[in-house]
Amino acid sequence: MFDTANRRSMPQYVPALVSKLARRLALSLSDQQALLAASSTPRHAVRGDCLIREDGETTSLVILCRGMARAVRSLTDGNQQIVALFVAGDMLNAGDLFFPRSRTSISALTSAISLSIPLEQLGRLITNRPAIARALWQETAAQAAIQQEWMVWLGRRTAKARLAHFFCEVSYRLHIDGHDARDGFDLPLTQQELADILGLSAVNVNRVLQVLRSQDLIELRSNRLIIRDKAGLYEIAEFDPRYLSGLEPPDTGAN
Amino acid sequence: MFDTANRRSMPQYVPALVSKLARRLALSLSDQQALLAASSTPRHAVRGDCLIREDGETTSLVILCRGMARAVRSLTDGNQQIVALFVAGDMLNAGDLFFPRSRTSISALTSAISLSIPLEQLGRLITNRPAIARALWQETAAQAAIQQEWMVWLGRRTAKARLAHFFCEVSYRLHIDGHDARDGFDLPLTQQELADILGLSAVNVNRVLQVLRSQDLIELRSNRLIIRDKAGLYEIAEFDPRYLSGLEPPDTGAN
DNA sequence: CGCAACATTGAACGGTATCAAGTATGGTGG
DNA sequence: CCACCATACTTGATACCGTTCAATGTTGCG
Repeated sequence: MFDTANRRSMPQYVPALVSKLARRLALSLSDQQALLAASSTPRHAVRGDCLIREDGETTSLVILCRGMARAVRSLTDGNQQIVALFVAGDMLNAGDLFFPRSRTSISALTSAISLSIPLEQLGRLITNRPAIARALWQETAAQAAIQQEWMVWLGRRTAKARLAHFFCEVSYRLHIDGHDARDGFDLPLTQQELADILGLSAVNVNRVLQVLRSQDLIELRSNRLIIRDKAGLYEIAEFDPRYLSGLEPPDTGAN
Repeated sequence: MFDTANRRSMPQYVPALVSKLARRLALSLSDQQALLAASSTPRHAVRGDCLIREDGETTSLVILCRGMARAVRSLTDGNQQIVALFVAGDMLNAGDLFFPRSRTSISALTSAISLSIPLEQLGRLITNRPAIARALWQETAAQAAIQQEWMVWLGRRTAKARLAHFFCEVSYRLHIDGHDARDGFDLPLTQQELADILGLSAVNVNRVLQVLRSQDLIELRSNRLIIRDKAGLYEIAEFDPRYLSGLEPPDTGAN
């Protein structure tokens, strides 16, 4: 689908994706090309667009090439819990492929570009290219590790520690992907959405944010976050980024 | 390692395991045998024994053949969060194989039997037998789905709903595995451990349990749970077992 | 039988939610 | 360019769910 020998011909979102597939998932050039070749036309979405519908049939693997997205579970009482945050390069539903229907609704947080790989073709790729199966498994495992960390903060941490930890995680994930987040980064989340990630109320998120600001730990306005005191924030969060090592280039692994 | 043609010669824990590998993960007889052949001598553990040490090096895949186990994350303030509960047939660290060190400590909740498959041999199996790689991936995905559900309750549900949902889940998982849980089942958890699963205090767990009992929804004494009013409990829990379909024999899947 | 772990109960406290109002902010159309 | 509107953010008051602390029962095991 793309002429990787001639980088000028590639759409702008491909480099980020290839970086992920190659560096993080250690796929060979041939495997990367096979994946891209099997994918359908890129989809452009704007904030709020639904990429995967809750209870919708699982028909393809979706890879986020640009932008951010979130997976939401809605409850009958109107509350929501955001169970995952995706950045460029993440696979939105690697683990969901074993389920006939999606258990979450996944929507774009920014304008976004995604690629879809129909299940039928993916099945062939998995059969013929073990490294691709392995990559999907690794992606599933990496996201499960993140979820475990979220469970810990949801179950046992104060509002302040949750907020701090979440900021550390996002910052670190972007750092892994090569974004230079030293001058801050875009965090396209409303306080209500932060609350839905952290299991808090929006009002309380607002108050705790003010505490973090008043202690010169962070700045956050108009969807841009700057971490002013990284060491301080790490300490409050008890942040240990080892749980994100599944996202980094492997130096050891399952085989 | 085992003569599957002659069932009399198999240790008692093998049938449950084979049922899982064959039914749930759809492994061929040959793949099952290869897995078992690669495994080390079964380990017998008693309640409290550590099966996988937090921050310990990842050296093998561990499969729980008998009993129950839990994965714990300990915090500096002494609090704990239990991030997973395992029943017979579950793989304890399928997703952790991508991490050089375990992020959780996994210990037995009952007397238990486990099999270990050294990474080196597992690597060979994965390479030569794609169905085994796929099975490990599926196991990772199934556990991730359960974790997502836990995240929802930890973030957005009341104590009563959490307890109810947890009971529904365990009951259902045992049901899938062929246990007849109609007369109740063993739930080898103290109230403190329930609290550490549900992100609550032990005192509150105690009080909410009494509410559930007083409404004739459950009975629970000396580590034995009986669900008296399944429909009522499901309703309180808003329990929808579809998220557990990854544990059931597949009628559709990734390929 | 006696000890240790577990379960239960009560009282007081506290973090977070909820409700309700008011204030910025950004985008849109006139 | 400004007025307007919708959305998001901020702030205060109050209520509640769940925690903490402390004491007392209870169970089961050696």
